[in-house]
Amino acid sequence: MVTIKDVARIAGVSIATVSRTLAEPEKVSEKTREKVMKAVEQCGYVTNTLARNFRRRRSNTVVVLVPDISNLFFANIIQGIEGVAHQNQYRILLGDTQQIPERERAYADLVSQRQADGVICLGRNIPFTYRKGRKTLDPDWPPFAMACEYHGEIPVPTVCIDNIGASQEAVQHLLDLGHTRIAFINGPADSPLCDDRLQGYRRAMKRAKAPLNSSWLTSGDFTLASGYACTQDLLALSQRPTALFCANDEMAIGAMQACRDAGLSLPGDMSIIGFDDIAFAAYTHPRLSTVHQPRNRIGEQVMQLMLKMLKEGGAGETRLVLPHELVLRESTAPPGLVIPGRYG
Amino acid sequence: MVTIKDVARIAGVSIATVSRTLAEPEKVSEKTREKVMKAVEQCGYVTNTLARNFRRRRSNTVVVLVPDISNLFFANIIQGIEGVAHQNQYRILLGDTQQIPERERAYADLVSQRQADGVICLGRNIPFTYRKGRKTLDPDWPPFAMACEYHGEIPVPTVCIDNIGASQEAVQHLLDLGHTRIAFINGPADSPLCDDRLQGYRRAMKRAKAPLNSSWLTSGDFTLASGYACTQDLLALSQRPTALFCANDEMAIGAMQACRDAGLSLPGDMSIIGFDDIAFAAYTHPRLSTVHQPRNRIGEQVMQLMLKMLKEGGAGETRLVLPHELVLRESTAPPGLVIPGRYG
DNA sequence: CTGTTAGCGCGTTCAG
DNA sequence: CTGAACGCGCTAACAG
Repeated sequence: MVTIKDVARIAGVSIATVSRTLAEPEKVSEKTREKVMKAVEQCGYVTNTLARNFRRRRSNTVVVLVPDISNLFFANIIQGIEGVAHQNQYRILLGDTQQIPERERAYADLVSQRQADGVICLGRNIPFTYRKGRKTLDPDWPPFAMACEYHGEIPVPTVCIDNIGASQEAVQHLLDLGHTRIAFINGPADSPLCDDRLQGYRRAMKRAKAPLNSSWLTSGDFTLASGYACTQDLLALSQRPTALFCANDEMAIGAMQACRDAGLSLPGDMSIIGFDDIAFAAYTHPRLSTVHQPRNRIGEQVMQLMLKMLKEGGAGETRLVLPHELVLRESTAPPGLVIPGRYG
Repeated sequence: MVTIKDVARIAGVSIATVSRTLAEPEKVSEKTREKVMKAVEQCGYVTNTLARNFRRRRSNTVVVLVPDISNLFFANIIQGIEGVAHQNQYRILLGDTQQIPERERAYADLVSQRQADGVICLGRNIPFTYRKGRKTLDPDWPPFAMACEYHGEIPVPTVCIDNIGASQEAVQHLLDLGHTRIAFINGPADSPLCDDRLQGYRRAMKRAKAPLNSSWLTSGDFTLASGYACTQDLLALSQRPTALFCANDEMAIGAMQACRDAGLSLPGDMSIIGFDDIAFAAYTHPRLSTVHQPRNRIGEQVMQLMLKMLKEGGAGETRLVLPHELVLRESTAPPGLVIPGRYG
């Protein structure tokens, strides 16, 4: 292996000069710079970043904890994170946690082991221990930020959208179309984000004086299959809903399939609205109305937040709320509407 | 920061003993082991893996180059890779290259910088320089493996499926149903994998003595939108095909939408078959027939391959071909078939 | 502007 | 079985 010493020898300078030339070329005379660069090329020297990181006591790496990378929603967020990271000479260590605490911990521990400088968490579990009831950020934690999800008690720096508002708008849209029997397929109950979406649903329903029927509240796990299963349950109800709000697009697409399999026509017999606006939403039949989230920007912003924390040391207390947008396509219509010859 | 020195001081032993206790506990007397472990807990010592890696001259990290992480197909492969990596104390550095050579190089360079020990490439571009016409693996390359894609000339260790065979089977299925006017929406032309799929298509058509019409050969970029656009072109042809084979499911789903928008009924007016069997394929309308690839296993196997190369040093020459499977759902039917009242 | 020196935290000899 | 000592490759002080 060719090291900085070899370069120094060949160029006839000290290793410190080589180091400087590479890190801060402007602080070196043009003549020596040329000598050094020539020597570098001649022997094919490449900086041993591992050694540099060790010396500088940081890794220029950020761990990203993803609950499930096969969920499309996260992919775009990761893309945003990765883009900003790359621009700033940071690397992304990917942790697909599958919500398994052992894995969450294992990845978070990489920071104490100096393999990473900070942790970005896309799921809802905080991978560090904290005293129940604690209301402030633990100063012992490494730079830490969340995206999409947030923590109920601790002011973790977070980038997200206004889930209550977005959810309320989605339901309001169904109400505006004339629906009152509106069911909600939410995500896992232990998620603050889902709490908020539920709250938005409740607000809209209450404000419209629409009936709140507890059997219309179901929850899946954000997968296609769970959307399908929940919808089957809803369709078996004697008081069948006429509209369906799903906490993500996957479940909405699962719901569409369940409706079709039950012989319902869409959107005539059932209006469905999703959440996220993944690419597939514009390619369903009928095209899925949904709430758009700026996924790339969420990722970019949370990485920017992380960079700021890394640079300035210590945790910020930002809570960045990015704008969402109701995207109306074809899957929502007034109740009982029949579009002749259009949708099966 | 608490280092191994602190532990040694507290336990009243030398740092060498602490190091040994942590790495090879069986080589230390039980008494000292207890002393050391107690000291470790007492002061909350965590091994500085960065320092260890530096010393051991390896990072226990593998770079994974992904052309586009927002393509669902890759997500499952990454999951497979990550699972095996995690089990073996390896980390995954994620490189979303977007096929940009600069990024591919930047990530591959992490190996020469000792930030990573090997590179797994899911795309088709090799991120190292090689002499055109070279037929052997360059001994200067770091441990390197590909999944899904492969290289035409150089025997890079690869895990994939039999794309020629799989493609041929898919087309054969359409032929068996009675189709002869079968169009093909392929992926990018410069991809060996797509070459193979085209070859499979050609073989099946030739064997069946079906007409090969060059205007039925189109290529997209694996996105929903490109599937849609290609299909629009195909539908505008005077010699319109009755069946469509798409090189991935996304394009097939785009194709379905284009057909519906053109007023065709599915599968009556157009049979469509995809490739990959992503989760959404079972939730389209009609459900998409496709070729299943064992994505998780591909990822697992390629990581196993990488581990083997890392352990034994030097590159293997394995080419692992995993089994695929034709999955027949609802999107393929005999030409002109009308299923009354079923599909819009 | 450049060179000398002193480590970063750990693993690994080699004596004892 | 244990400890002293060295050095991995690099950067950061400081002195010149």
